Amino acid sequence: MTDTARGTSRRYGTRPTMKDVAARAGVGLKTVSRVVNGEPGVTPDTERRVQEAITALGFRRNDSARILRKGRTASIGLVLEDLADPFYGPLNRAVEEVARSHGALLINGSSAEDPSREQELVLALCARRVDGLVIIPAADDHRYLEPEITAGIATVFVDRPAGRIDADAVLSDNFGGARDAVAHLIAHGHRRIGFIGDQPRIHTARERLRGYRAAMAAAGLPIDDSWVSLGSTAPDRVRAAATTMLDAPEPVTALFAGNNRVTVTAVRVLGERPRPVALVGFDDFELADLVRPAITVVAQDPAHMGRTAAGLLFRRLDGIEDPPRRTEIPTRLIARGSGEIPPAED
Amino acid sequence: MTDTARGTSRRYGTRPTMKDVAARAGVGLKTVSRVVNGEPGVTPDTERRVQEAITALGFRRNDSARILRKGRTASIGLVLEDLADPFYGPLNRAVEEVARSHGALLINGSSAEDPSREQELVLALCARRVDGLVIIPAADDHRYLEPEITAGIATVFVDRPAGRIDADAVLSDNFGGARDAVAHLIAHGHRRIGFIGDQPRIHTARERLRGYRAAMAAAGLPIDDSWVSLGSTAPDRVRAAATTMLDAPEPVTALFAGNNRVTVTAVRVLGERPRPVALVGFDDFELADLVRPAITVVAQDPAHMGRTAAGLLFRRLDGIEDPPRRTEIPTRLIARGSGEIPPAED
DNA sequence: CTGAAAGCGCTTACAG
DNA sequence: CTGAAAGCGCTTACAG
Repeated sequence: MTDTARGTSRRYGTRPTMKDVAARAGVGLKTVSRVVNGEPGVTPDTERRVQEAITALGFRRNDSARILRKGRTASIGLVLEDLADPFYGPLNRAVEEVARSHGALLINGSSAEDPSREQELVLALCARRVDGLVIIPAADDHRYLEPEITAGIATVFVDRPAGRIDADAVLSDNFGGARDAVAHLIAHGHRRIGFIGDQPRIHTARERLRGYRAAMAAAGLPIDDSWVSLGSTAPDRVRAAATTMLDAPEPVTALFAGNNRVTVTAVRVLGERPRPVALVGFDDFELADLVRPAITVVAQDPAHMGRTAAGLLFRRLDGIEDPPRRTEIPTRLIARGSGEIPPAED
Repeated sequence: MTDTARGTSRRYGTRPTMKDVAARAGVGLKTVSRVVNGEPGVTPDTERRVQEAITALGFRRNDSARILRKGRTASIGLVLEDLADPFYGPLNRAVEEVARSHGALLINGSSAEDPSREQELVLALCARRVDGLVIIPAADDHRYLEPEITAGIATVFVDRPAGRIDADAVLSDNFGGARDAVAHLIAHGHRRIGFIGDQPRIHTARERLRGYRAAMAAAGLPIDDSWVSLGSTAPDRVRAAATTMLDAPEPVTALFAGNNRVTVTAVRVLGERPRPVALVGFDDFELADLVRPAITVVAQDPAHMGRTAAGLLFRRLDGIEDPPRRTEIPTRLIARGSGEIPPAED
């Protein structure tokens, strides 16, 4: 295995092919293919000669060629919003584990919450002929995918449903979770509760708002328009929204934060204020129990969502043909302290 | 665009090819190729006919075939330890951004810190003929990659160097950062400082231990063997190690945590103890400033590491041929409170 | 047990 | 401006 030995058999930048292996071993192309793929019907002696040629030449099968011929690429695409968002980490890993267990590679990309970037990325994955797609959608119109789905690319949406097409979706119980969170605050004596959520064009934001409204209505509580603020989750925007609600003549005594990024900023804002304010966040996060007070949350189960979505995708690839289904993953309220703070005296 | 209209032109599961488009448009294959790839030399009228056929048939170029012919796949592989580890999120995103800016897709996989799984994954990516690889290595022997690198697959290691081969690497200043952390504790009066780190076979763990020793030596302080504990970062192991050091007859008065997972467990353990213990952690994390006391850390810059590594990879792909280099990214000590706690009175 | 021929869907190199 | 032929590196279908 000296450099010279390698140098004689291969130029930099070119790779040996099965044809080269066949020539060196003195056999036909098909015999090499059999050995490389572990197919039966090769005598031990022939196999050994082929293996020797493979090692000597440093041959590695070119899967691009194999894929072209076989039709299936043994790869799936995962499109999410942001590879760096901790919420998607466990989901990403779960999808990868399922892919791996099916012998498939995972092509990953993020949409940055931009519908046109989502479409560009998804269509690039389709051009690569991934076998299937797991999509956390940014767009609200997925009709551009119809020809691809018709052509056989399996597609499962996660976290948010597809827009304007009928497709499999794996969602959290956003409505029920939000309702539970707000009911929890009401049970602890709050009547003026603020909701700071994500942009209203995002399905989860709308569902969580619906849950907030349902809980308030169930308790016979009115909602002042100034208690609801949907928009960007950028810290400045969230900070401004929280401050407005807390500095009003009749301030809210509790906040319901619509997702993990809102919660983190809310924790910072509340930490700077003299009077304690109750807080329940949607989404759990790693150090929620270490902050004082510890943060009460409605936890989703992103790993469960990822496993479910990828599992469904591979069942579709195995040919299951029943109509698209919507699966809902339950959420769980975890009381840790911040959600049990009583309303401040007026 | 009714179902019937689509149904007549395409069966489920088969896709139109350039040949189909050519036939329908009444032109040659090469003309379709020109239109699809935006090459010049097609009259507007011909182009229109081809575009119509493309739309009518729902044609999308099969990049598998293109890749086979062109040689380059316009994709790179990223192998990391765990897709769900928040430390790798920003690195992952940075690599994706660079890939995207070069028109390449990102194939992602995790090694689970298992050398044989790393090798299996890397070689699968090589079989796919990714143009290049960014690897956070789990293995300590990468000679298995030599034939692939010789054959032209560019490879850059991040966070940890390659083992037994000469390859590009982008690393944090682990030694200097650890030295700074421990010197900081010494400057605040500590003489008995514990170090809880990752498994000693991991390069970063060894380098950080070296920094710890250097800082102690520079201050003329002895190190008791019982103050150093390298091993798994599982919470149970870290908890046991910390408890042993803190319950010793001459307990440590400060802890230096060797990475983000160790730090998080250390925070939990210290929060349960009566007397305050100083803590500095290697790696920053999102809520480090919200815990009380806020956590002093040596921050790495994983986004910078990812950008640097991917940038170098694409320069290699552009043909830069200088010898492999090792780039070191500086760390930064961020004092927030936990590292400035004085030693407890004996 | 073994291998020659055809073909996957494109691009390349070339000719008109 | 346009297109027929060859070929990328495999697998498939078939024959011996």
